Amino acid sequence: MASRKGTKRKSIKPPAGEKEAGDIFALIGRAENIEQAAIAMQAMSHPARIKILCMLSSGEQMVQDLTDAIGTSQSNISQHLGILKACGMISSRKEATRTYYRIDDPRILKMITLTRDIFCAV
Amino acid sequence: MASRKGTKRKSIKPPAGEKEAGDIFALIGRAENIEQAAIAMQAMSHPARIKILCMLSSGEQMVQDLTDAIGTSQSNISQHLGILKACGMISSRKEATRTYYRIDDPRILKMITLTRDIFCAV
DNA sequence: TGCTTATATTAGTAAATTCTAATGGACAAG
DNA sequence: CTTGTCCATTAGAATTTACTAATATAAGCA
Repeated sequence: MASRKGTKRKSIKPPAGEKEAGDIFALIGRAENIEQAAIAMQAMSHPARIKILCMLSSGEQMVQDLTDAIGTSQSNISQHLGILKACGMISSRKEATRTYYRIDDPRILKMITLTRDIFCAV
Repeated sequence: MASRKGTKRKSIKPPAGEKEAGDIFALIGRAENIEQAAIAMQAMSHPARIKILCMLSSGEQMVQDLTDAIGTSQSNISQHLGILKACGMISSRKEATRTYYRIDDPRILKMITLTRDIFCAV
């Protein structure tokens, strides 16, 4: 039986809620912070999701525009959006048949900006 | 057959090398940049690896110290270190039976710092 | 040589991720 | 009411991840 132990890995979708105690935590904060960071990182760890976040960083977008720009199936984009939303990185608003997604946490925006700064050799 | 297509997902270990073309790329850069960012994010998407990077951000550390501080098996830590190394996020130096790991890319250091800033509400 | 310490590697399994394909639901246009 | 558009959900399969346990390697020491 190879079930998770110790630093338990969590699914990207479900919320959170856990404890730990140690010493390294002085470096980054509480275990909860580390978990949070890991979840956010994982949410950003897929090219399609990075693209989505980049597009949303310049404002609200509807699903179809994201789908067209990113170039995968609508179903797939919808699933990626679901993951980002479940992690609390984006939120949405419906208007008739359209759904508009956006980033409203400034921390996420900052994260995207930095990622861009770091990986695109400004 | 459900093989990867479109935005192809890459294993965390192997290097890189791919092409794409689009419009969103103006936002973050070339497809290669996005791939790179995704790989880095994924490397940072595990609590144990975040802890490792945090510890290394204050200087060189040997495996055992990391193992003790993080609290999982030596084998497990070694595997996590292998992942980080394969992604080029850390490098190592041997001294007798010890192996010292370090971060030498300032971009990674910046990434860690920002992660700390963002998720630990400075 | 034999033992211990420090680290790496391998094998095997459970679980998570990510895709495609198919379908469902809601709304608008005709 | 039928059709088309836009989006979400489900199911299923291939792949990847991440752990534990066991073993390998290598250096230092008695």
